[in-house]
Amino acid sequence: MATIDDVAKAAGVSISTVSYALSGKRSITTATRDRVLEAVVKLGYQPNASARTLAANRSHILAVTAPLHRDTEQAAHMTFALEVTKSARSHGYDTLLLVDDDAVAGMRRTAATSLSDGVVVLDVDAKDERADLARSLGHPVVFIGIPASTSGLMCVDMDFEAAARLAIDQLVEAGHTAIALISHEMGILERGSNFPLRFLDGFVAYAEKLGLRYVITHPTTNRAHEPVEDILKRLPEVTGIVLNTSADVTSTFANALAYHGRHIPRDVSVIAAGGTLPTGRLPVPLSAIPIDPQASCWTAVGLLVGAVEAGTVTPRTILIEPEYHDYGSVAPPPGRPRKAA
Amino acid sequence: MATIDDVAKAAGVSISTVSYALSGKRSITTATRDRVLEAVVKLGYQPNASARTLAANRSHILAVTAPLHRDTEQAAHMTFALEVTKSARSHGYDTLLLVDDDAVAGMRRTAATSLSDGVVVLDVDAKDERADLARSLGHPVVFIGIPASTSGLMCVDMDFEAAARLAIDQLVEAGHTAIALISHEMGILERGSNFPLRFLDGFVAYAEKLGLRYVITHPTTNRAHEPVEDILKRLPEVTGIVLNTSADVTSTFANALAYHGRHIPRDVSVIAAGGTLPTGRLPVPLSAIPIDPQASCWTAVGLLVGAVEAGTVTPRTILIEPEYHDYGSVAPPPGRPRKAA
DNA sequence: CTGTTAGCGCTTTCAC
DNA sequence: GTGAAAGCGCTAACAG
Repeated sequence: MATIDDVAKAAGVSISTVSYALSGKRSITTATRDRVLEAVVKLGYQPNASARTLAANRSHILAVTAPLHRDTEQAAHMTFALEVTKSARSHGYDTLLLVDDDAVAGMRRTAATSLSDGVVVLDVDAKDERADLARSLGHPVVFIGIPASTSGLMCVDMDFEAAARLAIDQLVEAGHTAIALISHEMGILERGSNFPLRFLDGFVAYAEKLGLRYVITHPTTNRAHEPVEDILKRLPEVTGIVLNTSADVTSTFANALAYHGRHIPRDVSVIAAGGTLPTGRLPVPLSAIPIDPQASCWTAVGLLVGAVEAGTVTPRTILIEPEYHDYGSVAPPPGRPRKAA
Repeated sequence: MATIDDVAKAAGVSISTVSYALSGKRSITTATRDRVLEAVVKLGYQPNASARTLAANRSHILAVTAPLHRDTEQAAHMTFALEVTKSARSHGYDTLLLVDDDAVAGMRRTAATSLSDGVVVLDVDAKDERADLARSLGHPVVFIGIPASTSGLMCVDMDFEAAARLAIDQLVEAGHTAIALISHEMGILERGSNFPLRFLDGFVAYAEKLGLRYVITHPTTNRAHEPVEDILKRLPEVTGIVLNTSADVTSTFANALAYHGRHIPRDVSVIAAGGTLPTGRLPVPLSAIPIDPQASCWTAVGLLVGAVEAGTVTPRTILIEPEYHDYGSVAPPPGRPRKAA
């Protein structure tokens, strides 16, 4: 491989001139810059990464830590890792993948050895041990997701309370006053990520405030049949249902309703909120307020790169505004005329 | 961060002694080594990655290039990236993820800048531009999958011909003589990966050799209904079906058969071969000859690390032996007694 | 505007 | 068995 010395020699200048011609960190006459660039092209010069890192004390590498439990919703995780990587590249950074048992150890390792300039934390849960680690690392870290305590941390996530309100607003605007929420399994609320809880709280608070009749149900299996039954028993006049639940329950939901002779959106209006499942392509498409991996990842990486390049992290939590996507599963309740356009 | 100088000072030795005490590349008295290690622990010393890389000319980083078309079977890709990363860690290497349009450019970049010591190529298709690139890079590269020309390359993949033979053997042993293969869409055979073709060739050759009655069908949609219909029309007496097709077709297959009143394994025996879908957990479990990402990835990474550390690549193609997993979807044909144990 | 040079923190000869 | 010192290939003062 050609080195900066070769280029300097070929262009008849000093190595610092080459360095500056390439970095643009000080002005160079067009004539010499052109000679340098010509030599660079001719020799196919690419600066050695480790030499550059050692001298500049910046690796241009971000570590991405993702436990990636083999079982859980893999496609979603893939999307996040992908978006983080694409976004990092757009800032001139590469991404190292830390998985499994190395998710935590690797965070420490890449920070301590200066392998990474910063860390992106994926698949965050409430009592995530990476939160305390991040606080003690003295290394820029950004969380995509919200751990129990965000103090001292940079975090990015969807605004789940706002998503719950937005879902209710859509149903209320269409004329619904008896609504239900299918939440996650109880076990998940207790030990897992905290976004189901944030959604739930937002839902209850807003439904109370609007004086709606509502019920909440927590599935105990992977299928929608039992929560649907529960809802119909406890609130028979229900006409609007919000899903903030697993991909499995969401994708079996339309069938479960049909089993009870209710059709979407003729009898029941439905909104899937706070999930990543592409509900627009289900056999019965469901209008949705989806988590937007792209928005979260690009925001998070922007924050992280900013902190890296400023040399200082400013702790803060950014909540991404939810957006409603209409796929036709919301309509006025039966017996009511469709609202005039 | 503590440097090797700090450690040397704290232990009262020279920095080369520290270096050797840690690498074990020359003998040290137990006494001094202990003092060094004590200092290392006390200071929490971790060697700076870029300094080490620059001096040793080895980054201990492998690049993983994966186009990761957002749509295609993401879960499968995730698994491969995961296994490559875990395997790399077990050899002391980290993995950089190169996706999207950076899949090719990044390969060139990480090689030219010595950011990576080697490259793992995922999601290989027949006329993969990364094959020629690999040959011109002068950098160790391993392919997981087989490009059109493997000359000069290191490649690892499942032995799809053998998988086809194994599938037929299982059916024949159970007593089936009229069999069918659901292959991939024609378009995929023409432009995509070449493993469907290898499977197809293996199937035809072996079925001919054994003198079986057989038909081959290529779906044109995401669902199994049409290929099933096609098979039943062209070979009504069929009792054994091999699936080497998309996850969508595979997972709708049992339903499609049931629609024609045929049940697995009572009326038809089925083997899913050369896929990654966990067919053991389908509503109707299907016996399978699955692609084993773990086997492929660990073999490939082993090969690559070997080449990196030997400083020389030995081109060769390793085909992973297929394995049959019985999930109960194969039985004797109707009217025949079950074979005695 | 350009050149000289002192590091960055290691690994690895080369001496002893 | 240990130490001294020469790089590895850059970046970024510091001098002109």
